Amino acid sequence: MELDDRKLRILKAVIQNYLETGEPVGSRTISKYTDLKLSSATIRNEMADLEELGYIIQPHTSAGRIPTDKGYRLYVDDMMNQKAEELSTREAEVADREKEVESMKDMLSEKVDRVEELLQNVAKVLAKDTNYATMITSPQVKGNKLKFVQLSFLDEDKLLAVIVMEGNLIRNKVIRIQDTLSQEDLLKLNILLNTSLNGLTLEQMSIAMVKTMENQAGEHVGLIKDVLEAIVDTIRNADDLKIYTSGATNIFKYPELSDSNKASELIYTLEEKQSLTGLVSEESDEASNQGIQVYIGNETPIDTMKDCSVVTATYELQDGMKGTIGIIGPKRMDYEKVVGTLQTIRTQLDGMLKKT
Amino acid sequence: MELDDRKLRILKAVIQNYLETGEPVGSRTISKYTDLKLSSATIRNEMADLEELGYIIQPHTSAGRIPTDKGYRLYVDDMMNQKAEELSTREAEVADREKEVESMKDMLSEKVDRVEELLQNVAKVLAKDTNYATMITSPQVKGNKLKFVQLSFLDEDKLLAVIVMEGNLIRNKVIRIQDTLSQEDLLKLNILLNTSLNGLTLEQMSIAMVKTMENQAGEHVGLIKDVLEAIVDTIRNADDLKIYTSGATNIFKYPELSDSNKASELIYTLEEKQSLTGLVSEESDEASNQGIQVYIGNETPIDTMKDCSVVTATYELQDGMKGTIGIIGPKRMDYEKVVGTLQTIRTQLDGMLKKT
DNA sequence: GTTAGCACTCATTATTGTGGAGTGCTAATA
DNA sequence: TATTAGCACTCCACAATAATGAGTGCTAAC
Repeated sequence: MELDDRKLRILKAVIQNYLETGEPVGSRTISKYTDLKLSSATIRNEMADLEELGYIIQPHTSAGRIPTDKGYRLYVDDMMNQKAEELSTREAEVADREKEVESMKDMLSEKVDRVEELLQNVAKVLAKDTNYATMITSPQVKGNKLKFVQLSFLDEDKLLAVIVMEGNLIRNKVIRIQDTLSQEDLLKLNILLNTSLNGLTLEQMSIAMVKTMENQAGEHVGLIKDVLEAIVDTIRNADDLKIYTSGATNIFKYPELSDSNKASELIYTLEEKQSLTGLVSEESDEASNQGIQVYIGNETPIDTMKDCSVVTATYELQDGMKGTIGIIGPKRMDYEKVVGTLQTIRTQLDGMLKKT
Repeated sequence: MELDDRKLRILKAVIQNYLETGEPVGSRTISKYTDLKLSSATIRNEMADLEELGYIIQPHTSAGRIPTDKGYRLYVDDMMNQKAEELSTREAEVADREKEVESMKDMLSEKVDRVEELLQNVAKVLAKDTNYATMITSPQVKGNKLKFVQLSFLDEDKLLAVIVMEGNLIRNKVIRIQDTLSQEDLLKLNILLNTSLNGLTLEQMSIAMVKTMENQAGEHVGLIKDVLEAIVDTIRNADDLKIYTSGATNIFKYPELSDSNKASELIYTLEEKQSLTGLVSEESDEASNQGIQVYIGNETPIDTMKDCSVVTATYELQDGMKGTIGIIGPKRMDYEKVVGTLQTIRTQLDGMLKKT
């Protein structure tokens, strides 16, 4: 059996209706809903075929049909193709998007000193806008290069190391010391560190570290070792993935997700964040879908989200750092809106971050 | 009518039983549960009295009794008094606590570089340990005094200001500049800032700021203004309250809280965090209850927690910074355990933070 | 003052019944 | 041959009803 054009139209109608209502949709509804003038009986026949083909299913004998994962997949793929063709040329929608982003910027510009807050806010705004749960990761770099280090006295027994990496990633680290150190010693140490370490990646540093220590042996060897260790440690942790989530409670808006067990599991994964790393897409098939991935039901990499759909987007900043935005909702989520929103956000984010 | 000793014992028995089971408790249960040898009929009479006195209530005519807020209050107050007397002298319990804290330290020592992570972890461990939702605030200072400022070049058009306050609170701020600045200029600026600002609170600073600017007028006035503004701004934000929560999904373990609406509201407040500021206790009645507050039902300052009980503890670090830990659970929470745990945590926290 | 006994109440659970939405099938129609 | 009208059938959802049982209040006896 073939999936001819009429079947496709009926299938889309079923899915669209189900996205709106969340209720199984019957033949009579379709017969009136669509512009193809067909009686409910005909629709019924077609729907029986669609069921045989695996696109829809009926939850029980005398109910309407709901889409299967396969059905959603077809629908989403089709939509993504259209999106690609259109390239958002439809005026009304573009205007809408613009406005949306504008209002988003307004909300974001409130008080965003730190990247952290901005990302948290993006998650929040996105959640409010879409009525789904959202997540966003901090931008990641590949090889963190050291730009400079700055040591200063904090107390008699403590040093403050300010570590700046390429891309102006800044970290502070308090180092406890035993040796008493003069102001001059500190100055020397600063110079030594910066001349020998700047521009190095973490890997190169471990090697450079040993050499430096050999050359400089004698005074304050223990101290230097401590300081180097602290720096290396800090850099290693600097690019650890931070994940921000928001709108977890939005899932209660969808009855199919809000029974106690499912909700609890879902919210737990969102709160715990750990397993969300599974969503950061390794390779983004940039070409076909502009860094946007749609996972439907079982396709998602996270077990607790088998009853959800997840849409992720990869954003990329001008300096090459990449991050992931994710939207988690019911399988009957408004894919069109979500994909559209993510498309614009992912391109706007760079500008937002630059502005801070 | 009086609340004689027998009534009190029965009341306690009712509450204890209800804490365990969460079910209304009947006269027969009490008759067997307690060591006072009384028939169910007698208990019934007493319970009728207790109801009249407002300590217990029956959800419907032929059900057992459950404690009212007033009942809980009596129970908790009584317990707190006992605690105060005992001063945790019971060996078994103390040993338990020790072990608990020990295992907590183990979990915490894993990888805690930053205070932020430590606090987040405390919340997490506490939630896991108690099976309730938890929150913890960052330690707060009253008047933030500046220790020193350190400016360095980040890019041609950006300065990095490292701002260190008393108590070694460290903040970074990137400042965008228009003027081109020589290395010497920067050095001068650093000296100027540190000689005129060190040891000042935020309030004093605004005044000092103006004077400094007047004295130094001429070169780079705009720049100085920008830098000062950035510093003031940073300090102002430095002591903004950060709140960490964990274990929100624990509430699903208690049927009386896990219906969709209540759960959603509760988790939302925990996720949003904003309104949790209502829990940071202004004045802690240190004397009577060692900085521990118990809010039962309507007593809690937060609307969405009317069906919960909240126990808060104030912790204080050696350098005088204070913070709040809170535990949010059902009204039938295990007050004894919670209070005990908080008592030990709040004293241990200082040590944990020092260790980092 | 305490207790045994009994009638009564009312939430909970199971049982049954009914209405309606929606289907599949068949026969008639274009 | 494709479409449609008609009808019997299925099964969920919901309401009404009945059965169960835990627990009470009250009274009378101890």
